[in-house]
Amino acid sequence: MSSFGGRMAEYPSLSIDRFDRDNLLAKAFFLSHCHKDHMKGLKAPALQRRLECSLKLKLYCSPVTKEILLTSSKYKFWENYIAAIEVETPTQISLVDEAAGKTYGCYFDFEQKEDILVTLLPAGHCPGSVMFLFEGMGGTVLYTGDFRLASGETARLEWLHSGGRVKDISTVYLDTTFCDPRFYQIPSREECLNGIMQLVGSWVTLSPYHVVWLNCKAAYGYEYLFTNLSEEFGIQVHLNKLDMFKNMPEILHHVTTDRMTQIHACRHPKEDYFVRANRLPCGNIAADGTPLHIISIKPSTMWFAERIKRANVIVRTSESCYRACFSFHSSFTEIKDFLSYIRPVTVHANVLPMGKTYEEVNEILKPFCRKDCADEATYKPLGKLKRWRRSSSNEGDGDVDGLFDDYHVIPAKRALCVPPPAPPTARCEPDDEVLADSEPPACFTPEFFECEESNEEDEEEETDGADVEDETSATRASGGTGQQDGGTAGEETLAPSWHSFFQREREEDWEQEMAPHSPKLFSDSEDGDSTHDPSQSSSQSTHISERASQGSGLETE
DNA sequence: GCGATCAGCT
DNA sequence: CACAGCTGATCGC
Repeated sequence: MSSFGGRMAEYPSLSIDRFDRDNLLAKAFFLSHCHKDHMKGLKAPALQRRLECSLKLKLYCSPVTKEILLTSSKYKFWENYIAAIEVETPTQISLVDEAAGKTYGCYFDFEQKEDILVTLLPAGHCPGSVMFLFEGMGGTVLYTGDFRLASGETARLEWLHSGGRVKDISTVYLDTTFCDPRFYQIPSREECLNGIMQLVGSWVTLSPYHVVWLNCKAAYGYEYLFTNLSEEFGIQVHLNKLDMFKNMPEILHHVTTDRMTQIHACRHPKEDYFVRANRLPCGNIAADGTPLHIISIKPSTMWFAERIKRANVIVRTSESCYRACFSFHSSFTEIKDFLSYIRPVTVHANVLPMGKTYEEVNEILKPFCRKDCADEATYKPLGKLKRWRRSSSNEGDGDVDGLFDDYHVIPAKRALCVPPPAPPTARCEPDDEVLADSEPPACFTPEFFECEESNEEDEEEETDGADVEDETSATRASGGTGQQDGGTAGEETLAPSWHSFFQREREEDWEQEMAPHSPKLFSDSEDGDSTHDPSQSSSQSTHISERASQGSGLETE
C-alpha cells in the first residue's frame, strides 16, 4: 500500500497519486494507475469544487487509466479535466498560478509559471499503469508508481536514456512493496502464467463440467492472465462486469458476462461459502443439471514467500484449492536491477513493506544511490524551494530551460534519438557484495507441489519456523497501517503545512538483517538475462480503440 | 445523510 | 499473509 504523501521535493507544486489535504493546492495532478490506494481524495467534494473554479487544472494519466477512471460514475466529474498523455511521448506541461488562491485563502508565492516535461513509461503493474519521468527546473526525477519490470527490462525504456546513456536522474520515488530480502526472487510473469495455464489446462480438458474459479482480488492487474488463458484454451473468462474494458478490444474479446464458461473470475460476497459448496460465485450450474467440478486458484505472492523456499509456482492446498504464485510488483532482485541500472542520486521509498521501518528500507536502498539515501529527509520547505535547482541538470535535453512560453500541453516534438538498448552487462554494479546475487538456476517442473493450507504439520522441512498456518486466526492485532500523515483528519488548515509534509514519521532503532538468508524463494529464475521477450503482453498497457470518447452511459451500477 | 476512519475479513 | 480491496460500525459535521 502506497504511503507516498503525494508530492516530490523537486516539484512540490505537483501532486501524484494523492489528492487530499495539501495536495488540493497542487497546480497539476497525476495518477499512475487506478488502484484505490493511489486515488485517495480523488472523488472528494473539496477537489470537485477546486476543479470547478479552475480553468487550467488537469489530471494527467495514461489513456487507459483515463478510460478506466471515467467508467466509474463516481469519477465522471473528472471528464473535462483529464488530459490523457500517450505512453512514451514526452509532453510539455505548463503550470500556471491562477485565482485558486482566492478560493482557498492563500496564495502560492513561488514560481509564477513553470514548465515541465513529463514522459509516461509503462510500469507493468496493471492496465494503464505508468511511471512518470519529470524533467525541468527541479532536475530529472522518476516516480515509479507501482511497477513490475523484469530484470533487464529497464534498459529498454527509451526515455530513460539520452545520447545513448542513462539520463542523470536525481531522485527515484520507488515502489518498495517487495523491497525486502524475503522477496528476493519471484518467478517471472511468464513462469507464473505457464504454471497457471498448465493447471487450468489439465482441468478444463477433462470434461465440460470441469471449471476453474480464479480467486482474484477485485482489482486491475489480472487481465493478462485472463487474456492468455482465453487465448490458449479458447475459453472466455467470466467476470461480473466488463464496461471498463469496452474500449479495450484486446481484453474485451477474452472476457464475458455469460456464465456458461469453464473459466471464472467472478465475485460474490459469499463466494467462499459458495465454492466450498461446489458452486461458482455467479451461481452458475451446468445446463443439464450435472454437478460441476470446481477448482479454485488463488493468486498469491506473500504466501509463497512465507512458506516455501524452493517450490513450484503452483501449490495445492486442499482437494480442490490451489495457490498460484503471482505478483504485479517487482521482486527484491528486480528492484535491485532497476536501481542499479538507473543509479539515481537518491531514492525515496513510496511503500513501507510490512514489518519494516523507513530506516531499514533506506539502508537497503543505500548501495544503489550515488548519495547516501538516509539523509534524504533534507526536504526543504517550499519557500526555500522557490529557486532551488539542481546543479547541472540533464545532459542531452538542452531545451529544458527556454520553456516559459507555452500555456498548452503539447507533445514535445523532438528528435526521437533512440538509444541502442544498453547491453545488460553495461549496468553499473553497486556494492553488490552486500547482497549476494545469483545461484544456480533451477528448472521449472510442471508437477504441482502439494501442501496443506491450514494446519497439518507434515510437509517439507520448514527451515524457518513458519507459523503462518491457519488462515482464520492471525489478523487480530493488525491495527497499524493506517498512516494518516501525522495530522488530524478533515480539512483543518488549508494553508499548506509545508514543514511537516515531507517529514518521515518515526524513527526507531533497528538492526539490519538484510543478509540474504533466504537464498531463493522459488524454483528457477532468469539468472543473468533471461530469455524473456517482453514484446508480448508484459507491459500491461492496453490499447484503447480510437475514439468513442463520448463516454456514453452504461454506468448503471 | 454524507464522508472519514477503523475493525474485521478476505 | 496482506499484491487490494470490501463491508459494516462509529463518529463528526
